[in-house]
Amino acid sequence: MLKIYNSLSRSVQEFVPIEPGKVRMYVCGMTVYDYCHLGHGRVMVVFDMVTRWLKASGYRVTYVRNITDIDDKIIKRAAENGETVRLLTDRFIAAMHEDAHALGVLRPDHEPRATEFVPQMLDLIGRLERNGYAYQAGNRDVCYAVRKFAGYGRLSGKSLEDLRAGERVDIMEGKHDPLDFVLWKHAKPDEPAEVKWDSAWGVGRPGWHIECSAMSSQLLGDHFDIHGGGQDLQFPHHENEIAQSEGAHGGTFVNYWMHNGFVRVDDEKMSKSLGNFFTIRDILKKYDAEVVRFFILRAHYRSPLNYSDGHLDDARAALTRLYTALKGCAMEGAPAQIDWSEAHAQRFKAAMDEDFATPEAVAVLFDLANELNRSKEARLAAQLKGLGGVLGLLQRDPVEFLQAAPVAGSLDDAAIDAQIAARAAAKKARNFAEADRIRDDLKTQGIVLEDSPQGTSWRRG
RNA sequence: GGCGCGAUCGCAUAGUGGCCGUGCAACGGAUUGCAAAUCCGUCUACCCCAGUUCGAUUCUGGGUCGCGCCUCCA
Repeated sequence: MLKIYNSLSRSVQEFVPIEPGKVRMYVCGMTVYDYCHLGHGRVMVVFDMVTRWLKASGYRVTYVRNITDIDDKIIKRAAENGETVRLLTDRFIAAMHEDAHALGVLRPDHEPRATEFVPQMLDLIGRLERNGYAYQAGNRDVCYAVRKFAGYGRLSGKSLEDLRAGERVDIMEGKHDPLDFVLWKHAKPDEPAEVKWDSAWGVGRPGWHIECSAMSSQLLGDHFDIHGGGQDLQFPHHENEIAQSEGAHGGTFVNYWMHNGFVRVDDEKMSKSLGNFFTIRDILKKYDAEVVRFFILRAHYRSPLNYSDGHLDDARAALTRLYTALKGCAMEGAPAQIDWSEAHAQRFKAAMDEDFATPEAVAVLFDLANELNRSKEARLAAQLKGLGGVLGLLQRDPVEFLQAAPVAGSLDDAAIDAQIAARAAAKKARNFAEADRIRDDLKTQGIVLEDSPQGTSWRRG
């Protein structure tokens, strides 16, 4: 029985899907004007893990992760670059897909682009206006009247009074209430034609929040199971989505809200605005993508995740242990079939069912590795690989992982094999001094040799 | 200022009212020509102060420190 921490109730709840056997999930994805940083990577990996677990649990999942391809920063960046918005966003969408793929993230079922759903957004704004939630301000922007929506603040645990007290926003003239947010922005004269759409309220473009309400209802319906995203979206973005969707459609919008914790650098949130971010592609120049995925999954999705080279090194050592256990185990090619009645699998399942407790699930993997190292039983190897696969890990050939070059330009395989052969000859001649010299020499180049009765193998360490 | 989250062995990350956590590092042993890998063992942690309890790291209250949201942000 799966349980999920629901941000809405601030508690762990039993998961009951709207439609038996099916799950509809929407996750807020990227605004595409730059490369993904590790924080974006975490969202993608976390909800990929969630999707995989839901599927492993027998649910048919429809997973939507949107792409925001129209917004102030995109327009600004495109203008700076002297390129069109379309060119810029296409480029970074492609880059995002590369990063996601590297991290073992499966493609969502739908990746709607905001610009392709403007009619649906306008329809939604029309409904809101008819229902008395939307009004056109003096500057022609269409705004949402937050005070009209009774449940406003429920998700973020804020009252309008609290928000008012901490008011830090410049009050836009014409808003009925400073907290009202924009549904439709009127076009500015200097903006390019590609960011302008006709509407009943004049030429303009959508506000940020409306796209998620429009696209989710279009692709998943007015009421669906899970809505996810980074913690920073809880307010105001998700709060506003609720106000829009429920204001327009009447019923409940989403049953379970999931928010993943931040990636931090030196105990500070990694973010664009702080400028302390590391892009996924930069990290991948130094670390194997699977190590990065493992690093993310080793922490609970709601906990903060501190990023540093040291922690990645640690994750790499840990993952190496898992792959080392798998090394030399006959897997018979075919994808491992998990025996869910086996003790480790049961523990794994119990952990994952408890709000996706991947740290505990990973601990089970290590226990499995320990037993596998002792017994060398093929069925344990199959369990390890199978359960790892549920997390999107351990699917590579162990030797390939252990020998994967983290950086281009390091010693090539042929050179290593030659050295090993030379060392074998020295050993045969009982010239251990020479054998040790070769081994030490390789060690300084990051190559670790391991002797066994079957001969010498190597890995990068 | 308002609201919320967190403080666990050297580091990291889970978890629990009484006994098991996991990885890395360290130490001892086995193994090895010596190593590495592996196995066995050791190192017995829970911010501070009260309270509840037979018993609290785990529950309650207070404090200290850190972080997040309240503005774009995953």
